[in-house]
Amino acid sequence: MPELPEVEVCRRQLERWASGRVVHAVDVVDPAVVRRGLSTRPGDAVDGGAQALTSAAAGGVAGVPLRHGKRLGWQLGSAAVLVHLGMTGKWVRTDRAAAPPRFARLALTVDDQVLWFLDMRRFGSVTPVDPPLAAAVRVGLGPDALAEAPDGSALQERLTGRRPIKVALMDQARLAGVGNIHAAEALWWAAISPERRCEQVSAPSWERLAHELPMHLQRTVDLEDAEEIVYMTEGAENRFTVYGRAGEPCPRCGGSIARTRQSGRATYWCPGCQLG
DNA sequence: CCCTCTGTTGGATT
DNA sequence: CAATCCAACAGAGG
Repeated sequence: MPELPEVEVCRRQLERWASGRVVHAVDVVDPAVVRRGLSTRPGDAVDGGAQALTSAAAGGVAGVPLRHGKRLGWQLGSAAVLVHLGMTGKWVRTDRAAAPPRFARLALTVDDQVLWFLDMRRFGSVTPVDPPLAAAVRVGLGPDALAEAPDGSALQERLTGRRPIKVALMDQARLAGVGNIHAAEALWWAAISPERRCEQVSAPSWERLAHELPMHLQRTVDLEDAEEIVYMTEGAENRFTVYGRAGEPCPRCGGSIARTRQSGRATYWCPGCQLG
């Protein structure tokens, strides 16, 4: 599900719902959600993590959640945690009388509401970390692709070598927050081929990408913050320009959108006009 | 009904 | 270094 824009919208929701309020109760519905590091594997659950989190967080005040890339950092009472949504993670809010939603992994009771962390596929995680949270949230990650967007030459310095530019864009250690969908979308806006090797990308192309990427991310945040996020798997209409549109005409040049594969992920692009 | 394929995540392994 | 595999699960398609 989530890339930088979705995680930012999630962050804002959690802030509105809980920041500055007491977390009356913590219920770790699925103990495997409390992970070592940011492992995507339920088997890497922290031994006794559920208990430790519950006792540290329950009765304490929720802080303002931080975001860096696709990662959230949140102070809950005396517990500092990183939250990663994985592929299908999301937070929803119900009233206190509601039954646990499907795929509930964690529940926070805040005043008259319950905040549920749902995660069908269980790649998502909650990871206890040592403070300060502001440092922990960025460990191992490059600059945030929106809040710290590099300019053209900085981008060129960060994304180097013979790797295809799309693969490099998704390398969270070089630039944090860009995933499969928005890498494809930003490259379309910048008219750069996803297969172009970083070392072959021209300075003007880097400039275009440095401009279009944060622009596109911000536009998506604005769009998604204004409405209820609905994911494609839930029957929503495809709002993307190239993603998921193989065979459809390119809105810029009329060519046919291609679907190829890079590092095991589907890449959508227009061979007709993504020539940079 | 069953099997196969796909997938908005990241990591370890080859 | 780069491609592949894997984690867990639902939904779609043959």
